[in-house]
Amino acid sequence: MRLSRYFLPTLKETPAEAQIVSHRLMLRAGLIRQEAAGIYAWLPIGFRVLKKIEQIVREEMNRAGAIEILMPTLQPSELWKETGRYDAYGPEMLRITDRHEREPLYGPTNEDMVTEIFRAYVRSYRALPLNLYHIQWKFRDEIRPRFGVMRGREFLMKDAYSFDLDKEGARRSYNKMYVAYLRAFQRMGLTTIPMRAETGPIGGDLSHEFIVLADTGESQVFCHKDLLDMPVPEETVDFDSDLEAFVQQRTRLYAATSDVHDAARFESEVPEDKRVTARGIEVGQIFYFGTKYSVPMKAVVAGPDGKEVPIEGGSYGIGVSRLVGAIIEASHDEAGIIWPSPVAPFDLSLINLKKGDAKTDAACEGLYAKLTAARKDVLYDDTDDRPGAKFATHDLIGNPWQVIVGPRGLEKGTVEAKNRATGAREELSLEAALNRFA
RNA sequence: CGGGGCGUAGCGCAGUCUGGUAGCGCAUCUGCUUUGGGAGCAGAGGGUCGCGUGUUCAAAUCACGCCGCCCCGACCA
Repeated sequence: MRLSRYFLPTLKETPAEAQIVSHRLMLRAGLIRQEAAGIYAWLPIGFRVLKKIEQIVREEMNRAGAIEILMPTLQPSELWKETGRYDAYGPEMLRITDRHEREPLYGPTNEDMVTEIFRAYVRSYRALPLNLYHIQWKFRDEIRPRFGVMRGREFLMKDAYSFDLDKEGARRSYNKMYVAYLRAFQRMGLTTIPMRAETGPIGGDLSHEFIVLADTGESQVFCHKDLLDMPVPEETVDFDSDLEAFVQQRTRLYAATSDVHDAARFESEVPEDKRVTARGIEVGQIFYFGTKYSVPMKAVVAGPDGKEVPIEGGSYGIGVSRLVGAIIEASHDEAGIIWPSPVAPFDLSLINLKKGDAKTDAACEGLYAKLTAARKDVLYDDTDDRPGAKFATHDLIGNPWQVIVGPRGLEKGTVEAKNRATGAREELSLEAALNRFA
């Protein structure tokens, strides 16, 4: 992408409304524009990051055996009346009246609808286990949206729903999601710690929140230090194997958010030098909720003995749009965002320091053509800006690498590669640069 | 929803108390110079001062109503 033809509205000054660093950087780097309280338009590079996160989530869900569908944003209120949640959910749920005086709602979550889909088609235990997920915009009319996309009213969420014949099966489904979540977050460059959590309005009796540690986190968290460096299963992990031992190994260690924190237990279970007290951002939550929806909605299957039983369910959410903010909270510096490569808007910034200089232009065009041909996402800064302005812009938007091309280096036949995260610079020949990045 | 604050050019703000030609910096556009860490000079464009009603010869400024946004709290992916 040539920057001169792109749409990258960056701001030199910080908008007054942004209080936390990720919100400030998202506005300054031109990722989002607020359209109303808690409602944002995604601008080109913000949209790219959002899609990359979404794709990682999708790949890891698929790997774990979940199946993608897409349910609508608007839902008929009848479904919610069946489960009693139409009244239970309260004013957080956006209720709408259509031209026929019907009262659909903008979905804050999809348990009711997915259960309706399930019961319409599945009659036998032989179809189980089943895990259906989708990645769709949700709306929750928060009393006070804040922190940009971290706490918006409209947000993109991956939500998965598992269906099993019995508790043991539900537990296996839960464990798959537990592992898939660790993998997905790790691929985004995040260390997350699953923490025992309250089950909230969705209900159930087994739940973990996945927390990213960040100084600016919204909640106080407590955990065992060893959880910070525990390995995450490799890509080759067999999701059909018994994951219980792995999950046990992690859940045995104390980890809790302030809602459910038990100071006495924390102190008795965790040696003093292993106690971590920190701030964290919740980026995902998994629940086992049993028959909470299957009983009222009559989602039943015939078991091996021919008797109908309500399915055992769980639901599993990941805040996809929130993750954009969470990743920035966890990875930035004074100059701007530092994207982990897998979610960066571009693989690298190619910076032409002297647009109009024949040799510099030629070197840049050559690199751009070859890198693009090698299917790299390159943001080629071919604007007329001065070098200082370009450095500031590319540090701000945070692509992992900057390949800096100017007359000074080209005299010696070199270009410079700057690592955004470490600031380390290397002089490379044009050929070496190609080998490195193509 | 309770408490507090703010709406003036794309962004950041002054002007409001004490009514009288709507300003500054950044950004944008043009020209010249400049060119390895957010350049300089000269010029230009851009505003129903959030909306409405009222008071007044006259309202960004005063009064009332409404809307929007931000912060603290309770609530939440």
